[in-house]
Amino acid sequence: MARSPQKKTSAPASGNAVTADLVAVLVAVTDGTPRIMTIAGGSALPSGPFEFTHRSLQTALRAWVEAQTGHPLGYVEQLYTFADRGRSGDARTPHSVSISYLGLTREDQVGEGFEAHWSGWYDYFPWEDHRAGTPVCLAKMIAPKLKTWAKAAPSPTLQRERWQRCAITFGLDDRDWNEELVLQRYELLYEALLIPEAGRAHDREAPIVPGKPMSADHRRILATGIARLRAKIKYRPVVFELMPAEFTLLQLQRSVEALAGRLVHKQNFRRLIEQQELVEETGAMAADTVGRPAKLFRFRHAVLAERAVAGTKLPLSRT
Amino acid sequence: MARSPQKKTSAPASGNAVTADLVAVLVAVTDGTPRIMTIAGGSALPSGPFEFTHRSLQTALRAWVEAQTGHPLGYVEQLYTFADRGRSGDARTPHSVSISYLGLTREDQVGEGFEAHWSGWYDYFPWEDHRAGTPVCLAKMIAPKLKTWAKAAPSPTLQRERWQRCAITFGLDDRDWNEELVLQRYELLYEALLIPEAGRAHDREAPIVPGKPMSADHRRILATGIARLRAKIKYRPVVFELMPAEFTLLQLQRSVEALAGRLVHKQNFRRLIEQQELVEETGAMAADTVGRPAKLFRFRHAVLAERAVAGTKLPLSRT
DNA sequence: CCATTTATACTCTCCTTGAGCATAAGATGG
DNA sequence: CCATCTTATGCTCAAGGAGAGTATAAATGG
Repeated sequence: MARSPQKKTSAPASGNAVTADLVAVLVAVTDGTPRIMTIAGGSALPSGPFEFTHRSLQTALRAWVEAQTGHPLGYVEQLYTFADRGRSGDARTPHSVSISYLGLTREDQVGEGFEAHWSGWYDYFPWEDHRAGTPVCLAKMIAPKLKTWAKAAPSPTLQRERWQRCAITFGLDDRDWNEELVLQRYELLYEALLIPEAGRAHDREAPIVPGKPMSADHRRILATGIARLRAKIKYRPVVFELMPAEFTLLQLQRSVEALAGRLVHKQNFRRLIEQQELVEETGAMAADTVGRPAKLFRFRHAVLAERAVAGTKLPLSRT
Repeated sequence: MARSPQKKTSAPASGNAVTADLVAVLVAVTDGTPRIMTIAGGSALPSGPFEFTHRSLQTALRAWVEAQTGHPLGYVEQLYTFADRGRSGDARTPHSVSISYLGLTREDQVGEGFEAHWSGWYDYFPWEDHRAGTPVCLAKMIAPKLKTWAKAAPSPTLQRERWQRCAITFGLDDRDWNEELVLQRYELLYEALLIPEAGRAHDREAPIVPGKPMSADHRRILATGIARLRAKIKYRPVVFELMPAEFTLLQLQRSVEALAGRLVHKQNFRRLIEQQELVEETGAMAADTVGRPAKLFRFRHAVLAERAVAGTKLPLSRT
């Protein structure tokens, strides 16, 4: 429009019309397992057409989810907008724009009588759970297949570059595992044709990596959501949206570990939580537990008003 | 769709059709001033209809920007998707979805003969530039007006809450300034009816805060872009997309300061850059400068392949 | 009572970060 | 040539945070 700014305000060309869909990654954590709401037997994320009767996308999603699940949605955040050339694959069918959202709830909050299914998110990404150490499928299946793929590059330079990417994103060759790279890992496997969604007709028999597939690009959207959430829990108190009103510090820790897919140091975790004053004691103790009873805590909702989060990495000057 | 998953794959309802627009926040830094590409005399961001001839939104935006500006775009990132009930204000006109992007370039890279205008982004957000200390307009105009607005709340509790929000987002009452809260500040001013875009008919004479307005929600989109960029420069080496091929460390520092809107500690900045091995010496020295000549550096593009960035705030356990 | 399990309090070291001092190497004006 | 100004660059130091481990407390089931 730099050439012809006047076009900007012209009526939208009707040939440009598309349909808008909402796709939701609704997350809950139950029994130390992060789960997502799914439909179609776990092969798709809940999605539906966007109704323009709402003021904003955010409110539209909220209303829609609440109608579907019978319960209010806690935290909501937009993830990404994808454009598809028509799901049918035909390049001439109506195009669609999928606007994806991340939402946090609790499983028990979803009303009865709804067809909500909750699937563990590690069913779709088995290689993402490092709580019990590096998953076997990573070392035994994924790494070798990635190596094969890297070696298949046309030149030695490209082979090295491919393997470097693999090693970095999957923490191979003694590199650290980075739990935030969920999307990069998915896309690498996609590129290497190791997952069914990437399947081309001529490659049906290509080596396939474990993990349940999803229709369309839903698993990519899920990967985006997991990555976003794993990043977010580090600087915003969003875990509490997934917790019951009262909880022990260990329960809180288990939820964080479930999301992050790795273990945290218990004492340091408690120190972190306490010095940030995120919780307050309820006065009660946890019942029916093994071992010494733990104090119950609740989230200090006031922190949301008190603080603006953030965190600097720039060497700022005071003067 | 939890109730009726089969609907998911049904043909999109034609009554649901919308138009899709791209809106771009194109940033360059020249002479220590962050600038954005604008049209319509600086009152709007470049925008245009999305052409579905591209594989993805990302490539569509790239192609479109390059056609408009005559030069390839460096870094591109999706910002946010807004739904409008028709720009005309009539609730029955065709709805549109605006997908906004952040793009980084250099001003000199934009070809001649194009109608690109570059406007300093602090023209739109004067209160965001804290490089020379707290801007006068913040203390003299904005803070008092926000105080008035806070006091206008119906109850004492609400008054306190309002003022707390103001104080946190604008760093008032001796709080620290948080340069990342660009969007929150804009939205607060919007809510307080202190900026023209929020203007309601009955309130035309309301106190207005300095800063150039934009049409539609473009200033909000710009605020989103600035906020995203200010956050991003702290953990990804994106500043270099805005730098010439060779630069001195002070030039690099000035660019960061321009974006962040605040000064950094020179020695510590250099320490940070060097220990991260982001740059390498070219061997040459800067010419025609005042003071001791500085070494010229170039960005080590290899870091993009070597590292996966990120940064943990969780007390991870090694076992 | 003992082993087991979890809770909770401290300690200790290393690294990072914020801040400042000191010196080097150019230009400029007298 | 010298004093002075300006920027570049090297180095030190103290405070706080992060990673890791030790020690003790309080429950349970034999």
